[in-house]
Amino acid sequence: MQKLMSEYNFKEIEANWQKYWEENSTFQADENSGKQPYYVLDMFPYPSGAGLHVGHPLGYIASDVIARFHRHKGYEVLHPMGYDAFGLPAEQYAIETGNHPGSFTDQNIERYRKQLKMIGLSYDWSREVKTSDPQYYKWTQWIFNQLFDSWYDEKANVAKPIEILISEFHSTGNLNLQANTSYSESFTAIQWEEYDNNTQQKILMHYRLAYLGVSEVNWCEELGTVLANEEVKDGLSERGGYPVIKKEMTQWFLRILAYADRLLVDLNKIDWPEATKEMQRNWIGKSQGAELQFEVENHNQRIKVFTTRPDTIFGVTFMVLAPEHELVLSIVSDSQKESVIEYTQYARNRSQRDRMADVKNITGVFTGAYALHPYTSERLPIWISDYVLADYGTGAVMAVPAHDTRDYGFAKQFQLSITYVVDAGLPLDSCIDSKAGTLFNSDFLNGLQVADAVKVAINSIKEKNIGIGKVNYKLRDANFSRQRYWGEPFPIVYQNGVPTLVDTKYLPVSLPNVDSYLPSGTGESPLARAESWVNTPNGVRETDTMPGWAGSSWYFLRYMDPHNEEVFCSPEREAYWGNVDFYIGGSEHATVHLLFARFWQKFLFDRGFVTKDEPFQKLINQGMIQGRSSLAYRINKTNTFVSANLKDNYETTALHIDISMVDNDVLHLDSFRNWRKEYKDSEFILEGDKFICGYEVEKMSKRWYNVVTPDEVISKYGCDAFRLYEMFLGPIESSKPWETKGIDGVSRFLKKLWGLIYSTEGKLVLVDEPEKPEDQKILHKGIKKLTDDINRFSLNTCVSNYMILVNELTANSCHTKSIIEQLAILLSPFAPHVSEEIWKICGHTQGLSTIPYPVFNPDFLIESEIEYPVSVNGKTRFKIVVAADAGADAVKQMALQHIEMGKWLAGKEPKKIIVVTGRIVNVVV
RNA sequence: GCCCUGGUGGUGGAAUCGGUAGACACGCAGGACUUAAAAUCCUGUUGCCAUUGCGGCAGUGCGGGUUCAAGUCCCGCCCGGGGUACCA
Repeated sequence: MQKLMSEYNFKEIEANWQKYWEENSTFQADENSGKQPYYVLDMFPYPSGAGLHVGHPLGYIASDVIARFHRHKGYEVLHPMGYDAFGLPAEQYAIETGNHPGSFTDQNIERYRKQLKMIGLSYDWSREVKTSDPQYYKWTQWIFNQLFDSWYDEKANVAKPIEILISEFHSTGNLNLQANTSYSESFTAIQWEEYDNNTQQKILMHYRLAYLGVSEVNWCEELGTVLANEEVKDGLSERGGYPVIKKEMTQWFLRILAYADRLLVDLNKIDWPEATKEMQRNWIGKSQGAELQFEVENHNQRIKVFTTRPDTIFGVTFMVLAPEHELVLSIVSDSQKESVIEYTQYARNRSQRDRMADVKNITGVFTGAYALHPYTSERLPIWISDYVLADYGTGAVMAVPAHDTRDYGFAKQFQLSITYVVDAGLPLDSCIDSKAGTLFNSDFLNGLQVADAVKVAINSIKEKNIGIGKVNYKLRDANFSRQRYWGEPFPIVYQNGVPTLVDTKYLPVSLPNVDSYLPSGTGESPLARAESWVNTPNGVRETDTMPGWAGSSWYFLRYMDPHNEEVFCSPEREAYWGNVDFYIGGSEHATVHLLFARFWQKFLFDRGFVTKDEPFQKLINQGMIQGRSSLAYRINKTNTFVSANLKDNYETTALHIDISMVDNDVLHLDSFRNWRKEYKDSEFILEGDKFICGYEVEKMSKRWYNVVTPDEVISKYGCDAFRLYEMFLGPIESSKPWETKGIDGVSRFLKKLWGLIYSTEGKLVLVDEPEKPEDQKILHKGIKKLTDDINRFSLNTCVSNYMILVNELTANSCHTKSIIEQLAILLSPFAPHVSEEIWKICGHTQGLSTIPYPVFNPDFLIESEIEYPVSVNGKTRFKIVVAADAGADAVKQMALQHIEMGKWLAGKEPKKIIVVTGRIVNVVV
């Protein structure tokens, strides 16, 4: 056996150890070990048909390093993997082929699992979850039930069971209530008792955290479905890039707005990248200001507006309503009616995309009506324009053209008057939106600074009873309905039109089989086709399904207790693991997934199901690894290709060619000729004797022939080399192109490492002898660096430091067993297979995955001499070598001698001598 | 536009608290071994000047500043990447 292993045979070593780990359940997490828990999580993948390319495992390897490191540090580590299995690609596949999306998904999962196992990741595979598994989505539905049966008490700032609300209604109505609700009317206990069941249910719906609401939604005709704001990019669907328009539909919503403030404030207590936090802050979009009312002249109506600048109230010169605003038709004058209606139609028919592409084109129409200024009673013309959004604030604004750029543009376009009220020291001939300045022209606000004026204005507004201080959010309640097949069915049955929960004990509500996966086109889900499923003795089932992010908003909790049939996660298990200590994934999930997961966690926390109110304590966003495509330049209208640096002499077209035919940008001509028929007789214009290809960095995709799979890299170099190289490439957070050629470096490193154990002749050179002090010094210098590197998550420098360590030990001809043993433990998080093998060669029969990590001992580093650089006038001139215990004065003396010899002093006294704790001497002459 | 990031050799990158800039690796050049190639090993590799010898000067996107000392801190710009967008 050992003779066979005398050569570094990674194929055998890696296969053996992967088998060993599997057979011994090495990485199964154990809640009863008595150790400190540590939870390391990857964002679970959506298993696409294309499988993994070399970019995907970057984060998985990094988290595996962290997981393995913590096992060595004595933690009980939970490191699971699973699949986000519901999703649009599988649905599209089902529509196109008629096959069930589930079996397609399972095939893909099979492939993913195989590829992941090849990388030697230390997952606890016994905890694998799949969101499309009925035993999993049973609990997704259960959480929906809890949301449906909860309301948000804003007084206590906590979600509570709906029964508490109902008993509140029975005792005092909604008069004393401070709840997050869309219900604006008040009722007493007596009135509540008098309402019939239907009415009561309708009112309750306005309080539930999962509620049915009518709303304008993003409707995508091509996909036949509604999309969340998060799924729309620039007016096009994120998937597919189809146009999206506004459409009114009854939909399920989650009342995430109730949590807006906590989601914002609690960002301060988690260790996330600043960029990600900032994205969430912007997404939540809190703004503080005031809501105030303007009377409409000759109408018994008031227009409510929201403003963040109540201080500029005396600068208001007109009003603008959104075209969809409810008052538009009731206040419009007869003469303006026609053009107003025309404009509303125009605004309605414009897709979001048109509207955005057209920001500079200012449009709007006068309604013929006037509002009255609450302080001066001045007449303010009321306009409508689509720059005012119906669903933000109140859908109406008080226009202050002097101090708001959009109002200014509008005023200029339609020649409305402009009144300046803030003096920021700038000429009064353009828009001044600075929030620093002194108020003038503003009655009781005159002379105040903006910040103070805001407060005084709000107080005055309150006193006059025309408004209140108010906070607004950009965040909207989350649309939770999709008209798709491949998602979680709602646990909802409509009894006489009243939505009712399917009792928890009847969950899961499983997906039925259907004859076609196509949406009906009228907005009804494909589930409506399963008539026998839809119609139950208790009523009619909801046919929408939940969105893709439902299952991924809580999967990290299921890993703690994945096989529990009684509860989504037992309280004991949850209490043990707490929340995720270390979470790694792509930044594309900064808003949708991470925000909704935080929301669900907080909700479950409020209701006492979990003990932490944030799901992910530390977050790292790994960068993307892009492809590096190769290009060949063909001279137009010929079959002749020209080498990259000569291409400017010709008119050429760049063609993507398969990167497997290119080595170091040099094209292998025969492979290219054999690649495709049409290139069989191609001619080449060479540079010297080579044909050089151009390149482009872009997404890895079959389309560009630039995909590199882990499979091919691992079979050629081994997975330890692959893992080391992925970590070596650069900081985890940054994106960079994949270049296979660089992997030779880590491959050589592993061979050198092997050379510490076996000579080139295959002889075991390990010796069991006392450690030499020089080797101890090298080792402990390494331990210090490596531990620091992992602790600050600088995995690329960590790999570099392994290389230095092994280089130094090799140069020192160190073959001491105890040193090599410690080296194996140090390396084990990065290159676990070869480390295990070395550990075994050192005579251990048990694996090393939980062997304590070596501890740095500074005693080994004491040096007898220290080299100091010495600067004169800030320039390093020379180095002096002194005894380690020489002291600062001796260093100074010696430095001065050298300076004298070098004539830098020229007989003068030095002006200043700086000795920094035995490090550097700088002498100013 | 606004917010967040980043800018260091031919390339990926290192420099952790303001203290020898370019660690480590790729690539390249030269050499050794070889009939030859591959593999391996050795040497050199920021630029310019000097290389018989020490070396010298410049240098971290640009322009200023603070400091004995700046890639790192401060002020003003330029450029790239990501997010967001009529949010009142």
